[in-house]
Amino acid sequence: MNSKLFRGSLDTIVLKLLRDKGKMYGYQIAKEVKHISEGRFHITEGSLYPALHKLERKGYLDTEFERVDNRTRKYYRLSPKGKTAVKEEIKEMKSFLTGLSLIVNPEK
Amino acid sequence: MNSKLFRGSLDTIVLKLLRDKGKMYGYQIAKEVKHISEGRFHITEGSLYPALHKLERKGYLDTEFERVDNRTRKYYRLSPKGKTAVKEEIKEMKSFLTGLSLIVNPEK
DNA sequence: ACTATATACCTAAGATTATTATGTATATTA
DNA sequence: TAATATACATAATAATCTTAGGTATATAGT
Repeated sequence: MNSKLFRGSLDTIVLKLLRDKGKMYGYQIAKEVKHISEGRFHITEGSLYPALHKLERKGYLDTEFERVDNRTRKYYRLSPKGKTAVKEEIKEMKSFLTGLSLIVNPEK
Repeated sequence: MNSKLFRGSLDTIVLKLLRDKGKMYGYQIAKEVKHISEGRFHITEGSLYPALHKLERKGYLDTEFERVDNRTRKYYRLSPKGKTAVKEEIKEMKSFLTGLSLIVNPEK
């Protein structure tokens, strides 16, 4: 990623996107994150693919391969375990956002 | 810290607090972060002190020792270099917060 | 007197995770 | 034909946090 601040948020972002979109492949996730964040976040392949593999190993993601235009896509979707986990992760991220806001934008 | 999300934000938080408060010592920083974040963030000593030493080494912080109640406090304050850096870091953090919000709380 | 908690600093081993660079392969556009 | 986009992947390195431990004083409770 572009910013050191990003460290630690990647998993949650991936899980959240997959919850919203149903299924996605890696390359698509990177593009989508850049788009949704309005150009702020640029996920590099070197962080994305290992993160996806880790989430798959942990049993949070199920996968299926699909061939489109002679290129292989590896689609990811949330497993039941991943669906449970994503709820907690999003809750944590919202709390994290609130905490950071309190520090960066202290009221008055 | 309590949450993996915190990874990467510690430096910026420390610099921001020092900009607001003028000078602070380590223990005080940990308490203050917990207080301002309304209990969300618990900085552990094992992450805080190395981070302070790193920022000092980088020339962002100046230090002075003070003895209070027979205990030594090491006070930190922003150096001129640190004052320059903190502006950029806060700008980055606000952009980061905006980006994360767009992902976690997509409009409609 | 003893114990726990709070204050106040510190370091070290290990784990986690991002960065940077590299590799393979196909399709499209200039 | 060369560059860019699509699409996957891994490996060495660096950065940074976690966990655990260490030292020391003051205070409050039993």
